[in-house]
Amino acid sequence: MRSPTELAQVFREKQLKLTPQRQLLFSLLHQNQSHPTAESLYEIASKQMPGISLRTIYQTLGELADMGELQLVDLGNGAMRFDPNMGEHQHFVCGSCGAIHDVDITSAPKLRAGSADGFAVEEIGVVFHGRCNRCNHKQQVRSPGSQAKNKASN
Amino acid sequence: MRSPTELAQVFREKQLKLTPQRQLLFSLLHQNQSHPTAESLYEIASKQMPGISLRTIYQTLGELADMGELQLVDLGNGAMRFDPNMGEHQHFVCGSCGAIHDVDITSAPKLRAGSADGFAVEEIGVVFHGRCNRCNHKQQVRSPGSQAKNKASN
DNA sequence: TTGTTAGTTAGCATGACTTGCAAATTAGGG
DNA sequence: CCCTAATTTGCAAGTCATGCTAACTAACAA
Repeated sequence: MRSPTELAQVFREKQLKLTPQRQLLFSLLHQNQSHPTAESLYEIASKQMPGISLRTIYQTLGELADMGELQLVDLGNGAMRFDPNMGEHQHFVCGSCGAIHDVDITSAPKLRAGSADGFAVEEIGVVFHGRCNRCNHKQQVRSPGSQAKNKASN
Repeated sequence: MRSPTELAQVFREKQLKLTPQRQLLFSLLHQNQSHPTAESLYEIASKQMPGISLRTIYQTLGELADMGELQLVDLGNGAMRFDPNMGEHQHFVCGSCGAIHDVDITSAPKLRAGSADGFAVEEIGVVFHGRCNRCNHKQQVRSPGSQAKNKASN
């Protein structure tokens, strides 16, 4: 995501207010490589701004994600992760300490081979997102953005 | 996962009881390609066995997963999916209808290229699981299987 | 500096998904 | 048919995230 200063500019242009809560989060997130959860950001933010609400953390993070300033990453560990790195990259999750590291996809072959970069890869999960055959051929009939969280029909 | 008959055998050997609930789930899961959620299995099972508990669905599914008879797949759609296909494969998620399809990893290049197989891939998520540099060099000090769901420390 | 007001925040309620627990049942061997 | 340990149930509780609204305030104008 962009720097706090640039974000401030963007927010002003969109007539969004530059509250201290937002500014704090901008700085906590900028170049943050730890893939924090909302909860962990809340703890850190609370030290600098006691009383800040967890609700505000979620709120602001959601806005930034909608604006394309950060990615929401669900690594299947319970809580959503927030990643200010918008470049194309993948993730490595340590099963021992839980740490998450960014991975340049071009280094995947090395990872798979053994433990280059110091990572010992045990499993690789790949999820493709897109449109299936049927939906692809169907005209857009319903209102756009409707479905997409259905249950498997079995 | 194995056939209901084979599973029955396995359960007997382990002195696990062959309850009607379990037998029903065995048959509902065997060769099931829909990647059902616990909830959707519950609905289907309820028709054939009114009164069956959702708790039992979770219970049994968890046991089968522990026994290596099926995979728990978290595709970041809220609920966990259960997949009896234990072969190495990946998943395609349709963003329109929510359908999930198995994908042979060897066909990935085709998917990426365009829409072979009828799938139009828009995004590919890759998650590597393993051990990071630090954890890899550390001796196993604590009791095994302790950590691994921590928060990013930031 | 003060007034105005639309955008924000804080808190609590609610919802989705899953697991813990204890009492009531039951499969399966004797 | 009896027994007992394994199971199933139903409900409470926990985690993560979002809805809702009253109170608050940044931003702008006078």
